[in-house]
Amino acid sequence: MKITNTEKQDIKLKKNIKKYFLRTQPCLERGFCPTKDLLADVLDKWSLFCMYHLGYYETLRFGELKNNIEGISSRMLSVTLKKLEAHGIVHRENFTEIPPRVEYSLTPFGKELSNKIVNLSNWILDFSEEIHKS
Amino acid sequence: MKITNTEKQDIKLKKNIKKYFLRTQPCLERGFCPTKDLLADVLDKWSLFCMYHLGYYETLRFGELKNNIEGISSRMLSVTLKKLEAHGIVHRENFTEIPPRVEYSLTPFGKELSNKIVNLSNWILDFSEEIHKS
DNA sequence: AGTATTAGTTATTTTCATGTAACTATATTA
DNA sequence: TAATATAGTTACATGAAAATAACTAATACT
Repeated sequence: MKITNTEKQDIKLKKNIKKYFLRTQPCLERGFCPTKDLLADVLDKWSLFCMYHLGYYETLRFGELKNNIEGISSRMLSVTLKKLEAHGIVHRENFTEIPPRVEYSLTPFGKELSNKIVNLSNWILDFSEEIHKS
Repeated sequence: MKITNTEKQDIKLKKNIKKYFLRTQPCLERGFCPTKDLLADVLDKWSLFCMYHLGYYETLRFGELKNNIEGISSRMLSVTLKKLEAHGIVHRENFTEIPPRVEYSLTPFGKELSNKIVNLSNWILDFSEEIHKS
């Protein structure tokens, strides 16, 4: 009776999900959903674009981000950056000059997160390209 | 002139983002946004719950999923499962019986994806718990 | 004939996220 | 004095997503 690699991976998956269930269940009972409020909240289109651009250019001003990210409005950029800052993903540095200068960059956590997510994205793209071929 | 670990990680991050930019830019020009249509589309609240429950229980019928996932409606479950099936994440098996029996499970890709995402989720939770302490 | 079971669908309403456009503050420069 | 530059904000309109609730199909059982 051998355990195959597939079975090993299934067991791993269950273990990881169980861990997640155990730690999020108390939150759910208090009306807070980490799946929605932490993960899904940060992985919307504009957040991802902001993270990728900051990851690539390291430091960008508000206007530079706005110019680089095609289609984003001042409002959505402002809303998104505030959210990312609140989640500890983006660092905001305000130079009190006139006209104003504000520089955005990723925090160490933001960098790690961005790297994980872009790797995930690339991996998904690999798969969807495979699918397209067949 | 030494290169620190942090700098190494920054370089890695840039490389990965560049790769992603290069391959998604042609899509963007054709009006298709992989960031939104592949990643963000699959990482909403109900999709994640479906993936986690299927990852944990392996095979579940429609009604079992509905009972297990608190708060989901027939409609949202139906919509979500169809989407996940279209993305190659979920496998649907229809036993043509009366009353109907339909069993859902994760595809191999769905399992790998679920594992990556739940690891990411756990990692984010670790960080946000750290934040809370300080 | 009527009820139960299962896996959905359909139509409608409500909510929320997003988009649009105009506006603000302040010093510098022409 | 008026224009310029920057980093936003505010109020409002719009659209997509999600919630709600009622309905369907097919057969076996009572």
